[in-house]
Formats: sequence, structure tokens, C-alpha cells
Amino acid sequence: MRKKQITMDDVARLANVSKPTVSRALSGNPNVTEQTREKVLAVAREHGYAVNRNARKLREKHTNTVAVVLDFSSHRRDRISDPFIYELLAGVSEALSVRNQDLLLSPPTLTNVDSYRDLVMSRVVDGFIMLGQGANDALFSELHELNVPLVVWGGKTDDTEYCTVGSDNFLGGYLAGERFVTNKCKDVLYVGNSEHLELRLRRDGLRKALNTAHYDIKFRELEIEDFSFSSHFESMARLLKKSSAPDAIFTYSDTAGMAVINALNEHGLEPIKDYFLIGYNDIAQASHFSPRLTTIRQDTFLAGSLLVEKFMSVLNKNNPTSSTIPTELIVRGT
Amino acid sequence: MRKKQITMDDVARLANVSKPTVSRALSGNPNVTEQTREKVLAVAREHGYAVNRNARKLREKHTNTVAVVLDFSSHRRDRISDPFIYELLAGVSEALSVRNQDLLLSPPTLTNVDSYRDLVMSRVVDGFIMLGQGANDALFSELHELNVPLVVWGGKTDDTEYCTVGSDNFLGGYLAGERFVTNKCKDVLYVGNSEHLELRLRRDGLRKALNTAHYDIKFRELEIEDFSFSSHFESMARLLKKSSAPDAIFTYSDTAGMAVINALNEHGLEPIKDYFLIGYNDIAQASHFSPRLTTIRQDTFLAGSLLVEKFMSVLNKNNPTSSTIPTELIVRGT
DNA sequence: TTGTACGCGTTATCAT
DNA sequence: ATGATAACGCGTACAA
Repeated sequence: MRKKQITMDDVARLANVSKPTVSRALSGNPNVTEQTREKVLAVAREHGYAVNRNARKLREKHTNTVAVVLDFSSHRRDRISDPFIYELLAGVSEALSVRNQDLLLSPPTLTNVDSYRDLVMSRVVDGFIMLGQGANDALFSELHELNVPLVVWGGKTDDTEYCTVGSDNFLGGYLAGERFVTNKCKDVLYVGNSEHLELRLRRDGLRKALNTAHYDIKFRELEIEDFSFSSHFESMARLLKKSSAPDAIFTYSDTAGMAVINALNEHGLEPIKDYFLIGYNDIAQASHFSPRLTTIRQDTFLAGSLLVEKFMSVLNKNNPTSSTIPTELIVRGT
Repeated sequence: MRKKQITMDDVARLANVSKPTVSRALSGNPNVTEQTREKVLAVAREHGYAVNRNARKLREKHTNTVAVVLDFSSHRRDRISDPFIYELLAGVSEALSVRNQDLLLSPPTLTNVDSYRDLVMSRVVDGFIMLGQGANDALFSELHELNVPLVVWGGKTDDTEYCTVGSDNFLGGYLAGERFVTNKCKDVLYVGNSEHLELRLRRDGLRKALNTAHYDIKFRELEIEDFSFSSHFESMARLLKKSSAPDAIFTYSDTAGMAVINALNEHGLEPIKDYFLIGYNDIAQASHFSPRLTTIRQDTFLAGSLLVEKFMSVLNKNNPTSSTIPTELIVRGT
């Protein structure tokens, strides 16, 4: 990399053409003879020329870079969200690459509205793809209000203005509930956190399905405050000590499901025999955990490409509509 | 974002100073009165001014952006490497942010030497942090030869020229071997892939420890071709069918360990009673899996900051020496 | 089809 | 301590 940087001017000189011609040749502008184009490309290749993308970005309006926002904090140490969002990240990465967009991984310093807006104003990125909504609905709404281009992976209510792509959370919950009703479960526990819109939607779907039952069902919620494995485990253990054991459990994620199962195990309870449990996301480990997890699946690859597609559409000011990814019940050993 | 972009010129005019003064004021240059600095900052804040970073990058030599290379392909679908590298990613992200460096997530198109070099030549990034060495030793060597700044998470041999930060793989393997010897294991199986330098080092450490035993030990290797969970499971199941069961197993990752345990389970074998098993990485799930995994731990947070520190050092042309992160045996239920 | 001239927004150099 | 000026490398308007 020590070799002095070659510029477009140099290429122009070496190819005996003008600078704009080089620019045109490289960008596939039709107004250039096939002959000169080849000459230019040859010179460029030979000298290992690469366009200075900062100069280009300065000149052009957009950066062709998208910030992807990941909530690392929930993936630290003992904290364990599902590796699910990394599958999503992989999908987004691929979809962006196809469109020649760079992916800037958002720094942990990105917290308030201003920090987000600055990133766009300083022309670092064109906008944001948020992988995970968490309890940030208000923040995202405000950004959207300020015309910061963004697309969010998450849930949507009637007054969600920004564009979302998300699992069909309500359906996912409904499918879980259906399984419980079919199996005549009488005491259903929902494990989640009502601050998260997505999780609320799953709960609502669950309840809706439970209401279709022709018998009485007890419904309980176990609110999880922090996202550590141990806090899941302990909350569940405490519940089991204090009260009767539920015969049906729907957890907001597979990982949460695993923690809960550990507690059920210690309490001497067995899947299917004593309880049904349904997780969410169908992460790779779910099918290899013991017991093999029954769960709700969604297509993360599709999700990634949809997120990117919508984002591009947002950039072009065509208010794209939000989308929902189908969910499907995967029945295994719980 | 529709509001017309404010430039440094505008700020200068509004603050009644010259453009360079604004630049100095913003960048903390000492050659500017506290008074004028405050005036400038006030105007900038008031009008929501943000430096155009592309213009800055064009003018300056460096981009303050680092490409982080992740092998997504090994995290797709059924493929499951440990979520370990995501912990690493979180660490690197944080460490970069502290140094005001942007993190560009490398596109999947990054494959050959030229694609890497182009990213630097086109002034998109200053260099690379590779999270995972895989079988790319030769590629990385070549890049290093070409003076492409890079630091690699991985193993190191005597003729590794580029700078690496990595787990003390040899020690990790040695610790595993020690436990086996202490427990008088007689039939040791190593599960790994000898194409990966890191995994070879772990195997070598393991063997070294086994050699200290004062009794005979059988040593076997189970080569894993692809990184799918099922291929791990099936390879192990096949081995158990064909031959006697090993009483000690060292797997190259926790996830691999889980797959292997599943196979052992199906074969009716129980941990501690029938076999000892040691994984690698101590991922969050390891302590919650059933049985709770005995494993080798390393500090990923330290790893991230060390990677970034070394990278900065590489940029400054001070050939930093490679580093090794201590490994530690975490004894649990296997 | 190709070339000339200019501007994108910043920082560096030099002068004051 | 501050200001005038140039230069970074590219794409675009316009002219030829």
C-alpha cells in the first residue's frame, strides 16, 4: 500500500484521454467508444487503479452506505438474546452487498436522536436498518418524523409510522396457543417482557388462540426484567416454588425457552408429559437442545433481503408499506 | 434531513470568522481563543452542523474506518460455528468506538487479494481486522506482504509474519489433556479440522499433555469436514458404531461439543461416568446446556480491545508483536 | 464521442 | 490567534 496512490488523472494521462472520459468508461456510461473504454480499463487494471470513494461520495449526493444497528448490549457476558439477530445480520449483509451498499456497523455510542442524525448529516451513511426494536419505538418514530431514512426489524401497530419488516408475531403467538388448546392445556404461562412491542404482539396472538378454547384456561405472565440467562432461570424457579406448575409455556425466544426448561428440569418436570413449551426463532441450537425445542420459525434470509429492499425504497421516498414474514410452528420434543 | 445541508462556510459566516478557524475550533486545535471557540461551537450546535466526513477523508490521508471480516458462511442455515465470534465482534466494536473508528462490516464479496486491496486503495477503510483465520493463512500472508494493514484473530506459527491476536490454543489443548490424564482417561478423541491452524495448535497442546502420562493412552482424531451440526452428530454416531467409545473427548468448540454429546447420549453414554468432554470458548450456552459443559475460556472483551490496539499499531508502522490471550479450564459437568 | 472548467466541503500551508 | 489560498480526487455541465 506504500505505492503512491494512482488517481483518475494519472489513468487519463496514461490512456491518452481526458479525465471525464476515464470516469465515464469506468462507470459504464454509454457515451464512450468500446475501443476507448477497453483502453482505459486496461490501463486501470494494469496499474491497479481504484476509484477514491470519498471523492466520489463528496461529489455525489449519497454515500451508498447503510448503518446497521445491533443491540450488542444484550449480547454481552451472561446476557443472551438469541443468536437470531446474527442470522438476520448475515441476511442483511448479503442483500446489501448485492446492491453494492456498504454496511457500517453502528457504534455503541448511537443512543439519542442527535447521534443518529449526525451520522446521516455528516454523510457517513444514507440511513439505518435497525435489527431489533426493543423498547425504542418512540425513538424510531422521532427519527422517522425527522426524515431520517430507516427501516426497523420489529413489530407494528396501527400508529407505527416508520417502515417495519418483522415476523408475524401475532400469528406466531396464535400458532403457539392453538397447539396448547389442541392439547387441552389448562394453565398457560407466557414468558416475556411487555415493554417490547413484538413480544406484546406474540402474547396477544397467544391469548386470542386461547380464547377459542371451549374450556377454561388459566393465563399467567412471567415478566423478565433483564436478559440474562440466570435471571430467566431464577424467575422461573421462583414461580415454580411459589405456585403450581403451568402445563403450557410460550417463551419469547428459544434461548429463553432453554433457560425455562432448565428450571422445569430441576423441578422434576418432563416435557410433553408435564408441560408443553414453545420457543421462538428456531435458532440452530433449538433442534439439538435436549429436549428438542418446539418453536416458531421465520425465514431470516428473506427477512434480510426484505429489509434492504424496503430501505432502498425509503431512500427513494416511496413510502414503502411494512411487511410481515410468515411464521410457522415447528413441532419437536416440547 | 430535507433541510439544506449546512457547511463549514455557513458556520464561518454566521460566526464571523474564517473557515479554517471553524475547522480548528471544531477539531480542538489549541491555536484558537476560548472565546472564539465557544462562539463557533454555539453557532454549530444551534444550526445542527455536522462535518462532512467524506470531505474530511478526501483531504486527510486516512479514513478512520476499519473493515471487520466475518465468515458469515459458516453461520448460515444449519451451519453453526460458535456464537463466539459475535462476542468478539462486540468487543471489537466497542474498542473501535472508543478510538472513534468506524466499523465497516466486510461484504461477502471479499474473497481474493485484489478485493481486499481495492477496499484500501479506494480509501474506504484503512485496513482489516479478521475475526477468524479459518484456512486463510496464505491469503493473509500475501496481504501482509503487500503492506495491507491487517490483524488476525487466530493462531500463529514461527513463520506467521502478520500480526495475530489469539487464544492460547496450545495451552488450551494442554489444559484439556491434563484433565484427561488426571482422570486416568485411556482413550482420547480429538474432534476438529486440521486445516485450521488454531485447531491444530489445540490438538498439539492436547497431545503434549497426554505425553506426560505415566501410562498408555490411545489417541484418535475425528476430522470434521463441514461445519453443520448434523455432520458433527453423524460423524460421531458413526464412530461410536464402528469402534469402542472414547473415554475422553476434546472438541474444537462448545457447539461441536454439544453435537457430540447428543450422539453420546443416543448411544447411552453418560458424562463423567462414561466419558469426559471438554469444549472450547465457554459460550453463554455452555453453562446452561445439559449436561453443563466443561470448557476452555478466554476473555473476549480483552481480545477485542487487543485486536484494535494492535491494528492501530500496525497502521502506525510499528510492527506490533502478536499476542496470546490466556486460556483457562472451566470445569463443569463433563 | 470527447474535452474544458468548475465545484463538492474539508484541512494544510503559509502569511499576517 | 486568525485569514487567504490551495489542494484532495471525482463527476457534471457545457462546449466542441
